[in-house]
Amino acid sequence: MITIKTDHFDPGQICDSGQCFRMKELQDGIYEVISRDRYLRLWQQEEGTVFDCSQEEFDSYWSAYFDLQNDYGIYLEKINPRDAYLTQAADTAKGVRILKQDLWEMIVTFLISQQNNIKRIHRCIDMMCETYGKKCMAADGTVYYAFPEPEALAPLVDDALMTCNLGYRSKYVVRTARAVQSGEIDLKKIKEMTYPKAKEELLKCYGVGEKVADCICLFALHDLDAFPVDTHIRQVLDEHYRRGFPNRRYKGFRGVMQQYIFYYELHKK
DNA sequence: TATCAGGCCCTAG
DNA sequence: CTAGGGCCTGAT
Repeated sequence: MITIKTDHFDPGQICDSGQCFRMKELQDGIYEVISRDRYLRLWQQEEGTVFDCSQEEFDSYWSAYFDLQNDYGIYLEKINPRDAYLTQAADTAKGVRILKQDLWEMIVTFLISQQNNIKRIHRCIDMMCETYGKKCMAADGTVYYAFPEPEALAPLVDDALMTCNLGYRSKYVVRTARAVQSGEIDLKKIKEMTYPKAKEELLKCYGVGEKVADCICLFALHDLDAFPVDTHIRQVLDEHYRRGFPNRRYKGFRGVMQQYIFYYELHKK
């Protein structure tokens, strides 16, 4: 168990940010995260955030997962103080970070997310993991399910995942799993690609469009300049950025700003 | 009962 | 290339 003092890091906000659907609050303030076949609990204390894992596992995995080596204070400082909207959004969401999640998990997750609501996305993913994911056990005996590998989904018929409530998105996931298994889509290569190339490659997946591709680039490949535009962001752009989002000013970390805006829109009263 | 949710595919024009 | 209908399901 290790304790880390970090600015601009709030597990609760990350849990509610909609970038990860395998993190949830167990009891008040205690969160669990599953990534690949790993399991972690974490919570905030006065001394800092407690990660219930070894130093080795923290260093080799979770530190990067939560992007803790990155100083978000620098991003926050660069926000134009005359931009009242973004200032307010960032102030509300400043505990959010861009996670570094698994590529395959993000492809499937954001295929499922389209034209869907957060509550159902959670249900879909839970059911899919319980049905097709490997059963695992944490050190304390907690049973959990890993995310299903492409190999587990590729043999299914197009509509098989409707039983997991995916609806018409079932065939998107199954066909993409087949493309990955066959080598038609090479995840290892995509990880090496720069943002534009990776996005272009991801767009070849059946069911992956502009918005989903950008989410994958942002949350798996950690391309912080990716700026997914969904209906909510579209509305904000139309309302507050008629002359366009200040891309120059935020170049290189536009995705961080997108997340602040997204979180704010989801949680403001 | 109708609408729409963190879109995308496909077909017409 | 752009516009618009269709798509699973469930919350409102």
